[in-house]
Amino acid sequence: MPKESTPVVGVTLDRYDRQILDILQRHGRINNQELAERIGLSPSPCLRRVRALEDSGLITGYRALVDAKRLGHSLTALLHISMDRHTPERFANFEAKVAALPQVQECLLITGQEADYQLKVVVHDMDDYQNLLLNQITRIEGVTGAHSSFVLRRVLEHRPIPSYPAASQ
Amino acid sequence: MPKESTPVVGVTLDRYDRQILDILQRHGRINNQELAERIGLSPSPCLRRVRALEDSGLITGYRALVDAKRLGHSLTALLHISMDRHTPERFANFEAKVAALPQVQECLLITGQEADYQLKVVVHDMDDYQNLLLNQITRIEGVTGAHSSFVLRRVLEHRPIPSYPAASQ
DNA sequence: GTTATATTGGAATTATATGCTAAAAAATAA
DNA sequence: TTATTTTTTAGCATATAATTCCAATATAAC
Repeated sequence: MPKESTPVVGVTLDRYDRQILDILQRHGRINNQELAERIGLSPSPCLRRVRALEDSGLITGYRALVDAKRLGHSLTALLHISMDRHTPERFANFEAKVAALPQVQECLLITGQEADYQLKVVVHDMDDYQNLLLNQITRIEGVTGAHSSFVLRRVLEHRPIPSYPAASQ
Repeated sequence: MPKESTPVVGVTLDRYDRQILDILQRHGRINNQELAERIGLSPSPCLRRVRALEDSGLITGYRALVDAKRLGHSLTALLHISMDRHTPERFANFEAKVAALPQVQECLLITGQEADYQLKVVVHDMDDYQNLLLNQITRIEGVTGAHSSFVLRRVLEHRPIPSYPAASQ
């Protein structure tokens, strides 16, 4: 039935697989029976496909999303970090230190003259932020600069990655 | 048994609830029996607590994580957008246009002189990025500037939000 | 068109989720 | 501290779902 199947880095996906990816990215805890129903397959092949997607590494995990504000983390900030030297040791050390901070939601190594890393952090309030910044992050060896932006509103977040190869317009 | 229970914006969490949040943020598809086992409760009260956390809005959903690169999206960029005027209409229109673009993973309204929004986008390659930027995003009414950073490496991503009130050091 | 290969659907089995109730624990009041 | 009330739990019964197996079907190769 599925005619259109596209090979993607070793894995071949047909429309069933793509539907599974689309649905699981929005409803990660949907049960297999309903998933099967939605994509138009019976439960057994549907489950087999989900397992195959997991085993292939295309699905890397599942996460519950929680309301940070209701957990007392009212402030989200983007932190742009500059390093003095771009050596593997500097980077490895910084990354290890940052990984030990539970407030850090995300750490990206990025291009740009402005910064080497962008961190996304959640804290209770500005006092906690100041503490994190001054007592933890700027004390990491090699950090020469830090610029903060604060998140005023989360317009879009946790959106699904398109399961089809991006159309070039 | 749980002595330490903290009221957080209307919800009171004890150590069981916190454990549930911690585990589900890492293993969103764990089954209730194993979850119950891990937190040291029998399945029925465990499930009741999960449902309560969902109903209270503290757990806002579940997501499967997928490997963007293996889906053909090799390039991730951070896009900083400046607007000409800061009117509700401008913002609402921009946000609606951006929400219609599947490449946009995240859109945050932020502070800072540099930009009003930060977008996180995934695309197949630089050609697609150029196309997205020039033909879609910069054409949205009110957009006066766009600065791009590219993600070289994802050091940390999708980390759990701490379930305990942030310790002020 | 025929053969080989892969995938499906459905039944049987196993495992899990869910609702209920008595018992235990915790909180409150005396 | 003790009695009383309230809340929460554990365990059982039942409903629902996951998983395995295999014959039937579809797809691909020849």
